[in-house]
Amino acid sequence: MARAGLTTETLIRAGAETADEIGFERTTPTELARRFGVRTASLYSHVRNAHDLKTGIALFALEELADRASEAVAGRAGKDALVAFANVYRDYALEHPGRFAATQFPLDAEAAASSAGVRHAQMSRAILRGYHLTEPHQTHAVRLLGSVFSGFVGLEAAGGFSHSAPDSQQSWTEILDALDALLRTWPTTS
Amino acid sequence: MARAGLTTETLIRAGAETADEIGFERTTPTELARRFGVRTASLYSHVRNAHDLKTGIALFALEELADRASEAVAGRAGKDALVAFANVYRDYALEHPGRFAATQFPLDAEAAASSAGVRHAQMSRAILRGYHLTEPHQTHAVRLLGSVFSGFVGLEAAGGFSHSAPDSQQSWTEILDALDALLRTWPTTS
DNA sequence: ACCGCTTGCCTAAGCATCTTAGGCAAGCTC
DNA sequence: GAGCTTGCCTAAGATGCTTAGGCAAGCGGT
Repeated sequence: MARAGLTTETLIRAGAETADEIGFERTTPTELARRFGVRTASLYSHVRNAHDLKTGIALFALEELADRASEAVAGRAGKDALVAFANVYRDYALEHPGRFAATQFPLDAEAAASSAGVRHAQMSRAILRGYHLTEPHQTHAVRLLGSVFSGFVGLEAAGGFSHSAPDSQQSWTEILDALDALLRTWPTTS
Repeated sequence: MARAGLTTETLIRAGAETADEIGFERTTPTELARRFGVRTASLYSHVRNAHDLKTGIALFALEELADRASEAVAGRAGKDALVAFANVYRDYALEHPGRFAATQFPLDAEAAASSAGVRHAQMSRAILRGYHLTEPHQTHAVRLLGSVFSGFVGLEAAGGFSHSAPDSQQSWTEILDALDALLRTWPTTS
């Protein structure tokens, strides 16, 4: 019998594609084995268990997303950078719903440390550099941006905006305008 | 053998408590059966299946959350109402992590229609009444509030803010200040 | 070209969970 | 107390996760 050529890497990439097709939730060892024409047990030389597989997909997606964001932000500043950065997140979620769901998979401390999370935080800070916020306000603003992006995209993916006018694209555009205005006049009174 | 007195209602309430204790993910028919000292199959007269059970818990949590929010907002206006409303969400998530996770369970169209989602949207609009936004800006602002609240609380629950200073409470307070300022000067140029 | 070793994928098996079908008796109604 | 409803049961099948151990594919060296 010819071998399938499984590796940890192959499995995780296939897992990312599978997640986009049928959902991250349903991306299981059994499903991947089916797709590779292989017995489920055969995966266990390459992945410790189902949880480990999902963690791997999550780390892969976080890395891929950070790559895209870093490319989009390069050479931009101010609102330009903010919008580009924000759109990377939203487009990624719309284009790769399964991978985006994976980025929200709860990571244990060890996995979180080795994740691209740090890169994401650094990029947020780089964008805010154009708005001249001092600490601790910059940190609060970073957290606001993260909340808005993950919140909007999450609600949009869950269909929260789908059955009402105006369409979500318009809200997205206006919300980015509003965030830009807010960052330029961030209230530092507290 | 004395009967356990199962009903759909009892199961959902117990499910909500179980979710807070061991996580929404692990709140399954088998686990509930264990807690009631009953065979798993016995639940199936009261709940169609595992998915149905989770949907029931989600609807219960959404209703409970709407009740709290509606009580908090009553008699308040402007920033006062905004802060009270926002804190209901955050406190609910911190106090009842499992139920909050349940509120994010993807509902099918039928369940969504019968959910308290409408009440949540109405309350958001009621709060924004104090900020005198016209349509379609009010809708965009409603969506921003939803995004920020669900995003912040979700990230906080996932531990996103836990390993860095300043603590998340400070960010939350300053973000609410910023949102208030933003709503008072919402850019309506686009 | 052959031999031996590594290792990739296999079979076999155990366990947990979800779900359906059909049965018995608890406990209400009369 | 008799009869009926129905709540919970046992039994059984399907599917998924995981471990243990085996066989042979296909690499390295000679």
